[in-house]
Amino acid sequence: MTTEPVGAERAVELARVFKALGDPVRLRLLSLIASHEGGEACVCELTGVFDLKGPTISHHLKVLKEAGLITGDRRGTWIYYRVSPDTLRGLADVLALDDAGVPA
Amino acid sequence: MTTEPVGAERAVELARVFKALGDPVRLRLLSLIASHEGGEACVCELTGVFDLKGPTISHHLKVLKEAGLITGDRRGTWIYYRVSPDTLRGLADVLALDDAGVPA
DNA sequence: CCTCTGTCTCGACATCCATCGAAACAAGGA
DNA sequence: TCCTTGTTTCGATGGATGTCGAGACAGAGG
Repeated sequence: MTTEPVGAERAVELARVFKALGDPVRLRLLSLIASHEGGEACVCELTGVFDLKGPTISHHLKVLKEAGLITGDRRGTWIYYRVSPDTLRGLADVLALDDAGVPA
Repeated sequence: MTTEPVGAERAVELARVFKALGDPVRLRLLSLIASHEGGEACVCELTGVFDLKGPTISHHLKVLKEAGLITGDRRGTWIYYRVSPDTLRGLADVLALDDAGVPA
């Protein structure tokens, strides 16, 4: 087994997503969105949870969006965010592989 | 459903581990260790894979170790690292919960 | 048109982080 | 003991990141 399970380029992509999860606020944002009724939440419902100003929340949501972890669409005045299950599942798969050692 | 699935303190712990995974080099180190014969690898076998000096590899291994993702023990001249499956599985569980939305 | 509210962008600041060279520490062998 | 090799720690430096205030943009409703 000389081949590396996680290659250099793939590691860069994965690291970008894991880095997006590497902040307590973003982790809680993702959790709040995922658990919110209907699987989506607007920014106004997320901002009040933290002792952080609007621009900071907006920044974290942008990071999550650019990592492919959430998507947002505007409906009228409000912007609703929901999680992207595929990206999350991809990460879980990688962790499972690392856990199992050498893959099939 | 007003309770937050991932609370504030737990988010801090989880973020620390995800942050450790948020670097391409550390991701590949973890992968290399996990896939190496016997489930363990010594630093000398890891250093040559990257265009990085010894201190940098040592630093990344320290970050992984402090995150609880790997353990290292010295046997004679060499130090062997192996992955901690429990920590990895814990992360996979969290991702699965976020994916599923509201947990059971 | 104006205003109000929700959200984002921009620019700044302090802090953190990845990387390295130099030096220290650990273990084995001459 | 000294030397050599493997690994870590220390200190420094350039670049990334979290946070915020001020302002801009978008949409709804007078």
